[in-house]
Amino acid sequence: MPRPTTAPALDKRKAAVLRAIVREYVRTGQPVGSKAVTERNRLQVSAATIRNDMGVLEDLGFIHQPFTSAGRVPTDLGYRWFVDNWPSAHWPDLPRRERDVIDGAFRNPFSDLEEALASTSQLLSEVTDATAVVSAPPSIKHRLQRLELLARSDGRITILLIADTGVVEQGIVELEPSAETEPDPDLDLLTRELSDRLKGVAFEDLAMTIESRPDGRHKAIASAIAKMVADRSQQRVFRGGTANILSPDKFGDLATAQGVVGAIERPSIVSELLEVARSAGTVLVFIGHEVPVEKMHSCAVIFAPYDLGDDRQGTLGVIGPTRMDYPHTISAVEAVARSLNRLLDPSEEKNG
Amino acid sequence: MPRPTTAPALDKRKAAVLRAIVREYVRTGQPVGSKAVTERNRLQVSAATIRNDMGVLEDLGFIHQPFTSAGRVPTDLGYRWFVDNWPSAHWPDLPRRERDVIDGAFRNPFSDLEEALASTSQLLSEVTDATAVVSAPPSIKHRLQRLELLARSDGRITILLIADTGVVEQGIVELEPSAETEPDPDLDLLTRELSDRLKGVAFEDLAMTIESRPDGRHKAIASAIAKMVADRSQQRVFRGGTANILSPDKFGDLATAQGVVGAIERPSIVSELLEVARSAGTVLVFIGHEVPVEKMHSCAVIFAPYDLGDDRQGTLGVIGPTRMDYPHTISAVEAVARSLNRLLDPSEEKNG
DNA sequence: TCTTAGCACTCGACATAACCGAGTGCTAAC
DNA sequence: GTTAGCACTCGGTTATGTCGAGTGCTAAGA
Repeated sequence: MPRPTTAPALDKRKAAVLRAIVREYVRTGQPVGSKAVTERNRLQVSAATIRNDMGVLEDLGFIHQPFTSAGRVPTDLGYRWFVDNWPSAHWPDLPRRERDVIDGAFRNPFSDLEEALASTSQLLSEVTDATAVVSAPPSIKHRLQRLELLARSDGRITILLIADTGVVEQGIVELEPSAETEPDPDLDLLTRELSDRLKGVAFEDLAMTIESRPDGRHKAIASAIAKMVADRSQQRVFRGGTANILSPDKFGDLATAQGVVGAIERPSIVSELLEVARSAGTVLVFIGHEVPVEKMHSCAVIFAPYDLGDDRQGTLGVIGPTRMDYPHTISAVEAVARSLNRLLDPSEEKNG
Repeated sequence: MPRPTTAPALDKRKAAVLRAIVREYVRTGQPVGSKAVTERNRLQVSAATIRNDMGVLEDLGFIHQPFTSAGRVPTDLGYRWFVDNWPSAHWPDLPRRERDVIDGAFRNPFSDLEEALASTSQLLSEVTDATAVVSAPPSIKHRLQRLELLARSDGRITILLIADTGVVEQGIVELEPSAETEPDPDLDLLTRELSDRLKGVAFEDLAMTIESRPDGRHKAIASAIAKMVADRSQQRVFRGGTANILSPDKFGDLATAQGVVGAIERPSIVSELLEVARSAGTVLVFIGHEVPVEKMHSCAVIFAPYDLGDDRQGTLGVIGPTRMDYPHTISAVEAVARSLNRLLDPSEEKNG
């Protein structure tokens, strides 16, 4: 649903001109002249009239002239207007072929969450021809299905936290050995006790719950789990289609491309970006300077949250140049988010 | 250890000239002229003599002239000679700072193999300023420490294979329910039985071992595990420093860079490449057209295997432009492989 | 036979100039 | 408010010239 625009309203023809410029520039990558606008859009006015309108649009900051007497190029604000003032209530439907690709990708079941998210990032990058990122919800939100304590060859203990989603986190703890036998029956007992007692507790609450038993082993395990959870509080990020952003028709210049790829590579940066979108709760579009990452000021990012149910959310989205087919890309991101939702959140199945 | 060169032997001065050209070209990126060779290397001969030598080196295919009367640039064969005929018995020591970085990175323990390998790829890319790849050994080689069967909300069963390294694989199997109670006591029993019986068995041999019991549940689990193992027979690949390859002083041209990044992104391609190196069992250098990947013919790759003990190996390495500081990069790859070895293979600790 | 100085030659890099044409803003008429 | 006409601007392209690094060749020297 388009948000109300904050920019001054445009009369009908100026709006049409601006839309035409955006469409044409996205298509060709060349500055758009007044003649091109009149030709490709049956506005029944002459090029001179369009020129007057374009002058006004430039004053308003929607378009920009790279140099005197070149055509016009949309500014970030121009794209923003284009997106916010999309005329119909819905983004366009995806072409049949892409729909099929998406449906096909989600047809066969995944054996675990990681595999599903990695595939999704791949899929999304292919459909949008941009770079895709998908975040897994921070594992601390998951609920324990089983806890395992495993003896390591170095005498220490591996802790496995297994979630209902199949997510597994591991850590290491040092426990004074209670017996020299192998396998250690006490360890099995402890595993069983903790596993039973903690079933259904969210990872982030495990340490607190364990600590209610005051003996040394419980204390040690609690503090090890607390540390694990602190380490994993960040979202895990999956990337797909990094090479897409290097197409010669995207960023002409290698330095910009390097900056963008470098930023996408840093999990902390992407994770932060995705987190903003998650909390927004709806599809979110940042254009150019709106992107809260310095190196990505020549990019547009389109993110949408998805739901795993049980208060766990993640985000997925794409990163591309500001010169992007927004309607199509937004539709694609929404469609993939919806499909992923259906796959992962069984509680939503009824309203499919 | 340098391999014997297959190319014709060079007399002492021509060898020095070729080395000088390689060094100089790697440093500056500009074609190297006869004067530059005489100036920067106190060969006590004039530029004209060098020119004669360069003519011979060109006839032999070691160097190449981009155009009439430009300087010379090493060919793939030239780099190959340079690497194969490294004069001393050992590659150079790494500078103090880099040694410290590597040692520091491996100082604190990792909680699991994935984390260790991901960090290693990051580290390697930083030290070499190239793109690094690290493969995990295919999980089918791991030995089972514990097997878990977990009831899913949809009625099916999640199978978890937990290895001694902390590697966890999961799959899904459909079992006819033996009881409606929750938790299913039979499932716990089955878990316990399989876990005990299969401890220490390699993943790839699990299905066969289970099948010796002929009842329906065992059969179903065996075939599910067989399928899991088949799906995971490929190595898992970790990448680091993809953006490094986009530095303007590496590949000038965006299309080449895109091809390389696109190839690095495909796990199957990288995995295959790494597999070649693994089976070689030593540090391996492919230069330019030697790289068995079409899109990487303008790259050099340097790989080295590492060992997890118990017949499990992986590979790590870097991918960069053929114009690369080979001695330094080879040293770095070897050093990181050695450090990773020490970290992961306890059986090697004694000969540290 | 190998090395060297000298020299004419080649060709990319760079600068300059001319031209073309798409696209503009302005003005005056409709 | 719209339009036709027109002078003007400026990047892209092409043509031309100059510069200089680097070459190969030749003839003399060791």
